[in-house]
Amino acid sequence: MNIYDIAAEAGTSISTVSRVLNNKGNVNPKIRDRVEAVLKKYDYKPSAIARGMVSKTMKNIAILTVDVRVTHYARMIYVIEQEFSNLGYNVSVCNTGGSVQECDRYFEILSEKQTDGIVLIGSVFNELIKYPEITAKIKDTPVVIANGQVKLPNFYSVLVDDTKAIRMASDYMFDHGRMDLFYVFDIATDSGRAKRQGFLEAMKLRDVPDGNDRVVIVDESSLEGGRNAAGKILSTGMPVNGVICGEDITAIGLMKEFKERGYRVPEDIAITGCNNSPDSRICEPELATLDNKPELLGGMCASLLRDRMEGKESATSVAIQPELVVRGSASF
Amino acid sequence: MNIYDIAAEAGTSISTVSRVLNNKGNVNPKIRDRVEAVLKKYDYKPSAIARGMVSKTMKNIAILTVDVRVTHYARMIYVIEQEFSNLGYNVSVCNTGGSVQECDRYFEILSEKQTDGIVLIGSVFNELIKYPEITAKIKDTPVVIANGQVKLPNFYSVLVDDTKAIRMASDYMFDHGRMDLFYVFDIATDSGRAKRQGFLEAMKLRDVPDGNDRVVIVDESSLEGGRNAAGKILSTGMPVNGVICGEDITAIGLMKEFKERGYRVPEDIAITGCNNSPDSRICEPELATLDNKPELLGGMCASLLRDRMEGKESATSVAIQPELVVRGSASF
DNA sequence: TTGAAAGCGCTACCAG
DNA sequence: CTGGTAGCGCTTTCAA
Repeated sequence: MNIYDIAAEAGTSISTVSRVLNNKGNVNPKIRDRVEAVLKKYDYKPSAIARGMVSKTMKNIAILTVDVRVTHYARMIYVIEQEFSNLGYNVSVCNTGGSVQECDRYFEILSEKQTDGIVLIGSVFNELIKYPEITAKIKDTPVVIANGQVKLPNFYSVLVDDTKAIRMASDYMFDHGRMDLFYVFDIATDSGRAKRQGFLEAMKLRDVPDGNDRVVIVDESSLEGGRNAAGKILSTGMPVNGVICGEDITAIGLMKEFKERGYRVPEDIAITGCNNSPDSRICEPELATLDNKPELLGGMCASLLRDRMEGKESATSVAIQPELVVRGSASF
Repeated sequence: MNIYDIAAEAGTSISTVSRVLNNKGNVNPKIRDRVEAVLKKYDYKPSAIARGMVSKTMKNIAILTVDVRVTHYARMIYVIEQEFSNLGYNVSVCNTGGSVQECDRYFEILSEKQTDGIVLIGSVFNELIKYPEITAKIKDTPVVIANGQVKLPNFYSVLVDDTKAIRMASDYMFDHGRMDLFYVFDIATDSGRAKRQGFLEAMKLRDVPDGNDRVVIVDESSLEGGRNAAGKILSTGMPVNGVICGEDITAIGLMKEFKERGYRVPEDIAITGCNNSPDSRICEPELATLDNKPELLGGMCASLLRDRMEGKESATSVAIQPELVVRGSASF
């Protein structure tokens, strides 16, 4: 069943059928009714592919992320999907696992399919700037990076002020008399480095001399990574009464380890995480954390992408201000 | 840059270019080299839309789920996406929020786009059987339901034996002397009802007369729902030393509430959840839970869908056997 | 082994 | 207001 069949049965031309289909141009009410009757009779739906052939768009966008199972990403994906779905788009999700090769593979397919827009979630994608032959594949597609930045003409950003976030958390600790702080650096992305930077700035502002010595590095943001971090902190032998982690899950692992070793949280050691994840409500005590507003971030990415897809000019880069959510693990 | 441009520059016809593009049919090596050089020169990529116009497929599948932010669903989505991405497909994710109208909207778009296959995640989609006018829209598309079943010619299933799962958990409790059990019914889906059924069967097998009175109902699977459940259980006035919940998060909320009310877990009250979610490792004590193997489920859905898309005959319905994971909240 | 030509199903333009 | 027609960029016959 195609537009020719409909036209034939309605005794008119495909042009007219196309007009009633798209509500475009004037059509004699009589004929319109006749066409609509046939349309309904066969429950006819025009082929989006054929339409795409002409219009050069299939009304599809894609989201690339390291892993959709990470709730923080899923929260952004959800918002973006809802927004675009309301506009009649489909949203495909691509898990790159953080691999540039995978990213390349996806870009290739997406460009062949004339995907209308791309959202990259996470600052891992910043490294794309080093691979011009990869980004070239989507040079005609508007791209928005959530909390990342790539200086290319078709790339736009919505940034999160991670540095300020951790500075806030550090200041909060200081203001409440927690002078012996540690920072757990658990994700080696630009975002992770920005967070560390916030910690170091706060240390400097308070004239703490050994800021760098108070950063411990673990190579996974996970419960286990957090446990390791606790061990590393204690083994420095330096005093500690407050720890700030780059991710909630690390903070939770760290808290578990400290508790098992007999420390009280927050009395002996106050802890804050980052992301305001559902996890932070599950652990005990509940985790103080930085809310970096993934829904807002996702929503802004969607708006920005939509603007660029419509050719509208708009801010090429906006910034989200995180908020500290005080809970049991750092309530004084 | 289209196939005509390539043909012109290579001094041959589009037919020949098409042949080298698809490695189909014989091509004079000389000409092939010439064409490939031009292909490379312009980094030419054929239009998937034009191709789809002829082949009637865009190599796209769709996953419909209530909400991608639910980790249990995201775990399946991940596996399915990886599997199909390796086959050159794109996977679009659709959040229906459990609404049939939304489902209808998605089906409409998906059918217009000639989506090659659909995966429905969750037994909420079972109710589609009541809406033949909606399912009619995708009657030519193979559909696989993860843990659900709709008796239509193009619908296939991978089932999880939820009843057995909860029966196992109940038996485990009984075997360890926990005779005063409660079940928390926290999701009103077929899956939820199957779980309750497992509890009732176990009660009957042990000749517990008041099985039904030992089911408490809450209307959300959430921390708050779990807290409410604890209250409801206590207010029955019946003895209790073991509780089984339909979802981990409910079990966690329930455990928190019991602990705050002075009960020890598992000494006074043992608790098990369902899903083996990451959450179950975060709470304290860690939660005993039923692993219903979402990755395996997702993988089987992907295989089944692939088989049906290739027209292969295969089991129309297979079942996954959950496993009980014993942890602190129910270790004796 | 090659190339001309006929679609695939639609939109958009233009003449009537 | 209507309908014929020229594409959109490819794949696939079918002759040559």
